[in-house]
Amino acid sequence: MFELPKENITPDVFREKCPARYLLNRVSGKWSILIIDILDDRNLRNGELMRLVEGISQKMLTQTLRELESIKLITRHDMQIIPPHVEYELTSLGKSLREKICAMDRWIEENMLEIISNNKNFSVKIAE
Amino acid sequence: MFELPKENITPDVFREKCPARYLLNRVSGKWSILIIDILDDRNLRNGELMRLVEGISQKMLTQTLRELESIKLITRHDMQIIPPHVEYELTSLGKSLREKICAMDRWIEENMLEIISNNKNFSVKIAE
DNA sequence: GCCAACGGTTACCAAAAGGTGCGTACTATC
DNA sequence: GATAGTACGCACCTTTTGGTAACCGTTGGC
Repeated sequence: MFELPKENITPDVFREKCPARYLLNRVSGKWSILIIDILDDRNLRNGELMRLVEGISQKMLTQTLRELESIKLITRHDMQIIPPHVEYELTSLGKSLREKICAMDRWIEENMLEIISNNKNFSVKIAE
Repeated sequence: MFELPKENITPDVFREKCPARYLLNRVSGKWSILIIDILDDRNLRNGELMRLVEGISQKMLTQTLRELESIKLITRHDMQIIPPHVEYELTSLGKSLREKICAMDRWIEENMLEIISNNKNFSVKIAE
């Protein structure tokens, strides 16, 4: 629950109490970025997300999905059958944000080798 | 210190042990995004950054700057004078990444009102 | 009959992130 | 002489984040 200030709702991520800052912190979480990225035009199910996003736990997956749903970036489709079948889908807002997130993720992948080569923080040197 | 796997260094943020995942986690930290965003073409000093990035503590600022320096996104220029004068600057790699990060930040600012309006998670409703 | 799979929830605990206050050394201003 | 500004480092403590294991109810396969 985020308390909106009564004055000053000019969007600005640099202002501590601005909702934009709050949203940035939600979106830029460790798992949020990966989930938004992997949810492209297809819908994905809980189990599929678990397998595609390596390292995520069931707890964090559920928690992140609920959070993204609450800020209207994804929709949860519960088929109401037994055994359960639930699909997650990006909203149009989510798809729009996904473009920006993907641009960042692809940049990191493309520039990964340049960053880690000759870098003392990475222990095994990459072959030239 | 990140242990590089000997095999499989294909860049992929969805793979747990891929350096790309590690880099994504560094870059998408709570404060990293804001610091990269605010450092545009100008150089900024410690005190200026403290004032511009609302809510950051001295400890986190220093820590984040050191981290960004270690992955070659910023450069630290120590003028070696008393009283101290130190400037931080984006590397060309950092400037390139900044474009992607800014796109995300501006998107959040532009869509902030749409997200928070009629949202039960935000307690004071925004006037229409 | 037993187990896996579905999509979770809950409780408990460990690890990581982050805040606070103090100290450093020097200069310039009042 | 006291205070503020410069740019930090360090120790201590709290808060947040995240992992693990157990559990739920149902169905389908062996």
